[in-house]
Amino acid sequence: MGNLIPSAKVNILANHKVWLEDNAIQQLHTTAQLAHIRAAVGLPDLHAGRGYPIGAAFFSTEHFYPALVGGDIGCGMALWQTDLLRHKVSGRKLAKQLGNIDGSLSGDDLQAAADAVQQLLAQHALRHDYASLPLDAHSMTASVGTIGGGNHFAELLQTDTVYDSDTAPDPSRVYLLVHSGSRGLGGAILREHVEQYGHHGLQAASTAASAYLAQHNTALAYAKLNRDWIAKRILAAWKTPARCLLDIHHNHVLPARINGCDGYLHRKGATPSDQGWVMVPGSRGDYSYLLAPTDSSEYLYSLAHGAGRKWARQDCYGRLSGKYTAQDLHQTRFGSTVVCGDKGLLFEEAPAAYKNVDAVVMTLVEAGLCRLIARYKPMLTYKKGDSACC
DNA sequence: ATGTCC
Repeated sequence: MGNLIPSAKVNILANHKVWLEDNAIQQLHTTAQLAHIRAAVGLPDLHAGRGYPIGAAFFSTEHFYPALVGGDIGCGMALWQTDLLRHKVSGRKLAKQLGNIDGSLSGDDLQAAADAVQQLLAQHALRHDYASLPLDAHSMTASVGTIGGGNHFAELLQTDTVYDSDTAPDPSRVYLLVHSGSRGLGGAILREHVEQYGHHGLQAASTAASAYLAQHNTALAYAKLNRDWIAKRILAAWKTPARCLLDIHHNHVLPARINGCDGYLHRKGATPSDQGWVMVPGSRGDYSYLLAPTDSSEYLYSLAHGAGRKWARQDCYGRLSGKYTAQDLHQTRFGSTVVCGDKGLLFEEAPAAYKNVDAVVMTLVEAGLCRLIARYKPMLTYKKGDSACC
């Protein structure tokens, strides 16, 4: 026989309750066969992506793959506890109070964002003067505080069930969950990388690897800055103080030591289990779970990052337009309000397009990877302003 | 996913 490539260990966390698409499993195995990949994990929200699966983590040695992180470097979830009391607010009223937040920040906020971007660029240049960013400061500033498209959202939540009353956050308050990323920056970094190196990845001990990691780390910081400003502008509109409970990236590649072996841990739609509590959101018509990770060492220190798609975006309108009007989709089974001025997105992100989050989360719990802290249900989900053109 | 490909 020919050369034996040391095969990566592939571990899929699933059971009869969660449906995994064959194509996604195929993508996981194919990706696991790339050179230098030592371990691959599929979480219960695993679904097919553009060549590489989402809801997956990969560990490699001596080499890493920017393409596995994808274009939205630094995408993640931030959870804020507001001072608003749940029995005193309505999602509909707060939606009206919020108005349209699709555009750039303005006034003092825009200036503050510009200063923050300059500081980010200065730190980047100071440490990595050989790796300029493929997006200018003006564009980066313009996107700060904007949610973006796809599966990104901002959501107002109320507590539905408390599982751990000693540690769960105050159930009388309402919570703000922000899911967004590095907007145009991450995509530009990946595009430039792929133009130069294709999908072969990078030798870790190379200048190109250092340059990519410098850009990647800046994108992580920029994505967090973006989530911070999305929350700030919403909280300002609602006139409430708030504190950030967590802010965790689920798309990144980090140096890691796994089973005594130094290498790189790629997460693509996989939530770190070694950074404190995490929030796993369902669709906008389903619950979100606050979880305390326990031991995920068998699964590359990762948890599901959401419910996971069940239907491809392009199939949603065809499957749902006979059953629902756009108007129907502006509210959910919980009676929560959906702000989405983009009709295509309204259908693509319909609750029916996603798997059952209870099954996904229970699979994590039953495997011993985490315990439940509390469950939340949406009052308002903001995707795109109502005046958005479509 | 996307200062989105025409």
